Amino acid sequence: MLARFKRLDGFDVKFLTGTDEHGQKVEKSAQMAGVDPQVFTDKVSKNFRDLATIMNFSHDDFIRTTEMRHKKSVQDLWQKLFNRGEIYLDSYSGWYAVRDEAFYGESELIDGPGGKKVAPTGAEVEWVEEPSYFFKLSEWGDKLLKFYDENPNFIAPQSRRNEVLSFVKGGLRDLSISRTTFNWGVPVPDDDKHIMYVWLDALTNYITGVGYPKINGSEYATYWPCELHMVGKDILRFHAVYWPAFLLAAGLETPKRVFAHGWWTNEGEKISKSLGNVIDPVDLVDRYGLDQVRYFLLREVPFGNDGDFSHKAMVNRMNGELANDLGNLAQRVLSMVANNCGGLVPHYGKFTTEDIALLRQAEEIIKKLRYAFDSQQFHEALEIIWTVVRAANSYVDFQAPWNLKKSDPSRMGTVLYVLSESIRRIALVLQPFMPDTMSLMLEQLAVSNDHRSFAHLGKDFYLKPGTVLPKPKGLFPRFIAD
RNA sequence: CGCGGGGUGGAGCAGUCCGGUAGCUCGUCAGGCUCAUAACCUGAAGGUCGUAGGUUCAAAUCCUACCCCCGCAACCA
Repeated sequence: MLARFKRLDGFDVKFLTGTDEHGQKVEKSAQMAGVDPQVFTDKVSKNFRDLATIMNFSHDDFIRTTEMRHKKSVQDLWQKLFNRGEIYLDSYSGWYAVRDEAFYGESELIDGPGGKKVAPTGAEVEWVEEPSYFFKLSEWGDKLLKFYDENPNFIAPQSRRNEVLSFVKGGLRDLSISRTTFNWGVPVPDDDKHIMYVWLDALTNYITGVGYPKINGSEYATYWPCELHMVGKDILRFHAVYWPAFLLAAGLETPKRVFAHGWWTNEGEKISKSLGNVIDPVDLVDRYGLDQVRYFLLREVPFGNDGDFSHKAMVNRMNGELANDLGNLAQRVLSMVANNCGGLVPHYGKFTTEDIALLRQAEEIIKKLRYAFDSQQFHEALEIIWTVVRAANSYVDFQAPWNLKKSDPSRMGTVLYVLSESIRRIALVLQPFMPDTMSLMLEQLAVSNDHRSFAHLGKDFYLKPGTVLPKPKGLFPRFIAD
């Protein structure tokens, strides 16, 4: 959606998404499913690719961390870090609970039966040691703090930034970045007993996606450093701490910004497999419609916060805002045009103050929208657009074109022109959110495909009176309870 | 005393930095309109802004204490 907005606004955009497929968890899951990890991840990854298609994402590339291009990229990065002395071999030790397959810190352990230390889960722990390569993260704490200070917008939202800062200020230890206990991962160069820690592997995808290790003459030169990483709040630390540290250590540029988005609950409850309340986006789309779902997800919640999905909230948005406010606005205006203006874009006379006010409002929102998008305030962007939708509805009633039909037909034409043109502008800026439906809306205004960027908001591209319009159809049906 | 965010009409939020008539959406109620998807428009009711103190001519906004909710808390990704 953001990628679409930027493209429409004239930017050269590369939108990369993909699947992180290595790690012990994946190996285990594959084992449990009784299949080879590659077969397993092929399937999982395909689900995500299908989902991206179903949700109508506009990604330019989909990367899988099991691809050869990525393996080469990660190994190159490793080598670079190694050559620069950022990686050393030591041994990793800690309290390991076999039952939980997890390490615990000394402070996490609790007193078990007989005064024995056990894991918080109650599992027995044992002290284990294995060889491991380490990344000298401890040396990057101050440099990271300086980096955050010099790049105050690097982490968003603010509250997340505070969390990260306090985490880094608490001091960083060297990071274990290889494992020998399983082998589903990228082998460490020149030491294939080790595979790389998943996160070093996974994070590198961003530069693999732009052609790394080829730096000159590849997309890397064009698209790196990237403008934005959009990640879940649960993985912010990896993106805001480890990743810039790796990059700085390798002498590469860091991304410009990392935004951590929130999570959804379902009807007020945390979503989990054990509760069995996982929402399948495909079901949502089937039930409510694709653009309706896309709209809801970005409208319901201040972007970045956690949000609650509920059937009631979904239907309220869909009926109240899409069907009643926007859909009905287009429908009432376009049917009046169809019925009273011979199905042509109406001719207009002199504009009144009210006409100019509405037109100007519909044109000037683009400035506010740019700001909202650049700061990832997508809900705010929709709010801004809806103020125009509401103003347009209010204008319809105030102008009462159905009365003008008899009293002043030429004035009616002007009013309907002002409305049609306003709708055109609304539809243009809504394209990123609801590409399919807005395409239909623009078709109804006979706006051709190559006249739909934000450059076409300007006066050279206003609707031309006399243009033949297709017969209007409702675009946002109300959701009727079943 | 670990760090941080938050508690505003029935619901969800804005306003708090830079004190000065408490705003928006939904819901409720009343009226209007009849072009339109029983949609739209206008207006009204409804809040002692978590609690208790303090500063000030004036506090949702500043200060102090307390209560409650949530996130983070080092290698688990």
